[in-house]
Amino acid sequence: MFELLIKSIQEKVPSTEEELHLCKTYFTPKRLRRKQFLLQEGDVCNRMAFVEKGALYSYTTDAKGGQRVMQFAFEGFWISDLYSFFTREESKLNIEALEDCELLLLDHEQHDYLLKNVRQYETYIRILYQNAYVALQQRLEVTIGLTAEEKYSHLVDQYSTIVNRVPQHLIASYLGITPETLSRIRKQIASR
Amino acid sequence: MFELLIKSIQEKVPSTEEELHLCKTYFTPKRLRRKQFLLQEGDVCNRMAFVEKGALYSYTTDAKGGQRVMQFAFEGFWISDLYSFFTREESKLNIEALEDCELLLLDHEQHDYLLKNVRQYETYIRILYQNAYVALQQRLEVTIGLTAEEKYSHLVDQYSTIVNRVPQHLIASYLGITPETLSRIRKQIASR
DNA sequence: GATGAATCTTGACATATATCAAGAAAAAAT
DNA sequence: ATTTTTTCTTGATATATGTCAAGATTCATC
Repeated sequence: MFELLIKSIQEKVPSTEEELHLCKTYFTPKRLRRKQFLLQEGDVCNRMAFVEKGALYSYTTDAKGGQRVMQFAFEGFWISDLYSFFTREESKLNIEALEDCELLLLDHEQHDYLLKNVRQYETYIRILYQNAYVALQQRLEVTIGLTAEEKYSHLVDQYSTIVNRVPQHLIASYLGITPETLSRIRKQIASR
Repeated sequence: MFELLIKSIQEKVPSTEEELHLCKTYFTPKRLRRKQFLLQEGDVCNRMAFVEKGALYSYTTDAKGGQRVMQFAFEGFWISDLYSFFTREESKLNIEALEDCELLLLDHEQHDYLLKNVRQYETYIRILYQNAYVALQQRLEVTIGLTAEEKYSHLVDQYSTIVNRVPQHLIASYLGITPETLSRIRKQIASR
């Protein structure tokens, strides 16, 4: 149950077996069925989730009731609404399971405790943010700079997991285009 | 020269006068004239810059030679190409002074040293990333989710500093629209 | 394996935004 | 102050992408 988390920590902050073993005590395992929610808009996000198995995605709902996909998370990734998690304000995000999931949850209190008392945890989190920030910056570049087709090609090249495991209309939303446009782009690419 | 930096640290990580005073020894002050570069694409980004005075912006250059503005930085902000800074790969970003600047530079070695040896510095950086990540996520929401006019209005509401101190064509690029479109939007807003 | 739900495709048409071009206005440099 | 450079505006036109609607597939569940 903790294999991937331990691997993720080990990669970033070399630690002893004991230390790694200890960290287990702070996390709560949780199973989630496809279509179940980890977070619903209006609630305060009180935890971060590490994905041991399965897939989830987060999205906002716009004025006309449409989804705007913000993030996908697969095995080995974290997902949460960090804005709500830190500010303690109501979240505007929904986090929903795309597939049946096995998660490890860390709640706000435990996160704070670990930050204060376990130096390695703070280092781990710092590196996590560092990577997340850089990845988000690249996504922004792609989103602003490329045409719909280029965005999709980039996704296929760089994040084939997403393309393989996620329904097309959610990919379209993630790229900021309509499902119809994505369908046409795929047709065009296929015909070459 | 160090007022804003010390304020920024103090806000996030309460420290004694001595500790704060000590941190000065790691930074190198640098002046930059309007239009001068802090970083040019092709170089490896070897430092992070804290802005004590003035304004800078970072941008990429696309295939047709057009600028794509990624970030603006004013007094109290940090600017760098974190991707290049961490990976030690060549940067695709340019960082240019919009106004004459007074900067405090921290190079890669010193950053590493401080992370390892000064717990408070790691905490400061962690909080910095945390905030930067959340801000970037919000920018992405705005960029994907809103029309050109809504994006501009949001900028006027939330980041009036940018609107006041930055030429319009750079704002357009930052929003991912053309200068012509921005000009028309402003005209329309003004006529109401 | 049948039934209903979710997802994807395709066409016709609408629209927001881009592009190109040229002149006006403002700002910087001499 | 004058000149040069940069920035902003406006019009005409082009284009990528969105919207609406309907049928075709595919997938999930009993």
